[in-house]
Amino acid sequence: MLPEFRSQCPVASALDFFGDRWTLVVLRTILAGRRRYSEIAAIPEKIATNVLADRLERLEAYGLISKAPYQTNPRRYRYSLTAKGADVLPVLQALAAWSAAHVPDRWTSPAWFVDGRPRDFYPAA
Amino acid sequence: MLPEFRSQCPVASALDFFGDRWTLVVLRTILAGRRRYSEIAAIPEKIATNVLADRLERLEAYGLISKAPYQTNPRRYRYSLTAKGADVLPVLQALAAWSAAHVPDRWTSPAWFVDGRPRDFYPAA
DNA sequence: AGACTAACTTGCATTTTGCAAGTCACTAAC
DNA sequence: GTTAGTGACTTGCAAAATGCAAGTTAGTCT
Repeated sequence: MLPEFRSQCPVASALDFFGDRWTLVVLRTILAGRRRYSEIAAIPEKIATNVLADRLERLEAYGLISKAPYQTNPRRYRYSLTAKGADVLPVLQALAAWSAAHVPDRWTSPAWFVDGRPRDFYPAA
Repeated sequence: MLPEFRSQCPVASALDFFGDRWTLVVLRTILAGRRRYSEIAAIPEKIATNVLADRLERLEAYGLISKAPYQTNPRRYRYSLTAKGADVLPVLQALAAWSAAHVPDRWTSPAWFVDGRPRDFYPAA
């Protein structure tokens, strides 16, 4: 499943996936190692739970993350990045670098984030 | 003038500037050399004119673009990138690279875009 | 039985977006 | 010298997305 594309421009098309206030924040959070719904819901940015549920559903539908049950009774899930999702890392790094250069008083990115490569963030297929 | 920040995370903060469907599309368009309102309004993605006017106003308020009159009677404007706006180039390149790798049938990015550096896109200060 | 937790869903108000049309200041054509 | 056109917007209104609080379901813990 794919979004509706406004054009075939690769920049605009990527924004048809990520062009909203929350999708990349959720991806950043999973990349940072939070895998359970409640852990993701607890981010400092205070995402509304209906928005989080919607973004997780869309990210899974688009193939950027996958969801696996980690227990039964009751069934609970763990989210993780696919290769397609981990490949968003350079976008996140570029965003963070821009903020570091142009927005005062931001948190310093950890080395694992700055120097990381997509392959480091998804389990070997 | 700055947006309201949801947190001090550099990724989330960049998205407080760019996290919507249109801001980066407008920036891409100006970077590609379209400088007048009507030229920007004519992009294939069909941006609504109220949204375009709003994004230009915000981008100027945030210091990413500047607006200079290029004629009087009637007064008309030319938009161009500031250093802060041109520094968004790596974000656009990362988005385009992601699409090239993961979305079928996108347009191929021109070499000036793929190999460009921010300094190439704003008039020497 | 009663309290708690994880993972969501529902309802409703506010905000943002999309779409069409209108405005204002000129310029050029008939 | 009315009519048509262009550039840069603004306005009005419907539709979609977001924010906030509360509710639900299926369990576990004491």
